[in-house]
Amino acid sequence: MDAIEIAAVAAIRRFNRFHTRWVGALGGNLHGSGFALTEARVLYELAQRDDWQAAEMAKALGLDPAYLSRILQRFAERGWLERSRSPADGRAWRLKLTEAGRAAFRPLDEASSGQAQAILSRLAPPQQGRLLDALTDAERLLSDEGMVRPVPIIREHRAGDMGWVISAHGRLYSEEYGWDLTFEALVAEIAAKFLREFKPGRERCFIAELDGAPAGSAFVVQDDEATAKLRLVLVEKRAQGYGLGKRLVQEAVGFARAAGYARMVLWTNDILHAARAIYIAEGFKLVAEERHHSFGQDLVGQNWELVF
Amino acid sequence: MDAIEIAAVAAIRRFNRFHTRWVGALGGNLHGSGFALTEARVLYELAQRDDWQAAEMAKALGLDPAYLSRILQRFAERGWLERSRSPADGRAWRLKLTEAGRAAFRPLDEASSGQAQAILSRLAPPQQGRLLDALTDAERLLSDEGMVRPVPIIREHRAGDMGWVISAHGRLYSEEYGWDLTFEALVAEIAAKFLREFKPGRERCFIAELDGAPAGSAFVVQDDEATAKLRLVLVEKRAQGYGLGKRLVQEAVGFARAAGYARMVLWTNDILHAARAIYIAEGFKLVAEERHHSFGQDLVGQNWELVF
DNA sequence: GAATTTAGTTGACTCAGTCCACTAAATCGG
DNA sequence: CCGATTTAGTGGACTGAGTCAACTAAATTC
Repeated sequence: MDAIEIAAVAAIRRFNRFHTRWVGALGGNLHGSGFALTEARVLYELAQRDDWQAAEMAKALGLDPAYLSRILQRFAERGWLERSRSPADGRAWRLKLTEAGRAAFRPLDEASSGQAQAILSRLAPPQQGRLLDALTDAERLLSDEGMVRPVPIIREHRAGDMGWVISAHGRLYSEEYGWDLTFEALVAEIAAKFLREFKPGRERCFIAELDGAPAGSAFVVQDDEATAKLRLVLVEKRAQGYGLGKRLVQEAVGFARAAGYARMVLWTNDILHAARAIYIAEGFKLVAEERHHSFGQDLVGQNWELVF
Repeated sequence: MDAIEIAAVAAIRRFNRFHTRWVGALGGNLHGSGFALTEARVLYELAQRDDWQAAEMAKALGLDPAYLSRILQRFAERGWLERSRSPADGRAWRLKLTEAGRAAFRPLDEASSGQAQAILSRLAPPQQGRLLDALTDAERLLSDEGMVRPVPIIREHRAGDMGWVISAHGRLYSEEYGWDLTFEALVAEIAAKFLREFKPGRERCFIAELDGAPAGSAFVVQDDEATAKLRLVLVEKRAQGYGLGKRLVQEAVGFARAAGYARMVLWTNDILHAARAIYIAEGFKLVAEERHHSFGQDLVGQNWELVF
């Protein structure tokens, strides 16, 4: 088990303890409404849908069917619940709250809302937003949906993207290879030039997005009439393992070919092994290498070419 | 109640329902260990510290003292617990798990860890990291600590910051004022030039950080020997209300003054009302205005000056 | 069309959790 | 320093949440 996993296990357990205590503090006699927690949950679910069926609900809430049956009976006796035989299944009931049932639910609902609002009222709006995000994320990741890998999308650039490209390059190359800030400056110049002299049919920026945030980039720019240049190919660490590098390069090559270029070139450095493999797979050939000192490092630059 | 608050209230309630069901699914007979949830919680707490006192623990876990007393008795009968009179208080016991108690706790502890690991094992490492963050955030925000406003810090730039500055400008001005991408290009050029021609004692970039992420910027650059220029002053929406704009400008002015400049100038647009107030407060005077068409908009540029 | 499964119910039970009253030590207030 | 009040812990008595097994009746399977 690595460090993050240990930390995450601890976080899950700590959070469970925290939340158990927290819910417990809200009280068995929920919000002073005279409802037990389970009764309240059942009533809540009944209020959400008009065609519940007992077995289904028992499964959804993880309740004993016998126990649920008695709760529903109690509700029915109080006139809160209308039980009609299900037309599709003669054994099952269709459960529907009556108007009286809704009236009984309302104070509970409001107390619960009030409870949540009380917590929120202590928070400034941006923190409220973060709480919203945190809870949504936590729920998604703890439940089975967390398993679903987010689907990355590739799109063209829009406002804020160039800055992100620059920042991502600056961070990644500084952390991984110790390149200094002149590299970020170079990327900023390339990006600025791209925006300034953008040739719609001949140039394109591909931004990969994962979980709604930029996670990768690739640029096609015009080198000369017959030559396209591939630049600024990058995939953030958090987005690795999705084959995004390959997809971005394929998109870029595909665009360049469709735009009528006779060949595509790119400049990179020999230390970028993962990228190298992608270029080879797409048919690029190494045409030249030269040593240079840039960004505070001794590097070996490489020129690659792909003839269509 | 505004939109975010409504969404957050819903998220809290939904999460509570989710987590209740989720914990319920782990079972009253916790992890098949023969422990009830509360017993397990008590045992867990006992395992964490060697000097618990019953009343204190009852308060911490929100338990009825009588109930807790009986649980502790049961543990003591099984030889899990050593109860000695507290030296400081003749009424109280000092509670300490025996070796047998620890042995009884171990399988429970492992089951709980295993439970958490089972959840994590379905997630890819980056998602595990996000879960960790989400749970930590959620706990902090739901508990009282959430009330503590994060303290913004102001620091100099480092790798990735210029890109962030560009991105933040691009996003903000596009969203708020509809400026096109040529503005982001301009910012990128300014930022690139700053990095390229950085004059340490004479120029500085101030980055405001909130909650560990960049949230604002201000730059001092050399215009000529006697003139400093204030550029790229921005505070993200999420960081508004902390007085960061004012602090950034003050830092910048203070630096320029200390660096020996005779005056400071800045260029801005008349639509930026909030910024205007800050400049006035710091002593800047409007010296010129001119209409111009830039970034796809008709604008009125303003030159401000502060003579030291 | 018999065998099996599923929806819902009932009876019997257990034990988690609550409430009250009490003892004994500690603390407070004058 | 002493009576009044508070606090730590406990036992008795109770409630009711939740469980388990057995059953009926409808639906599904083979």
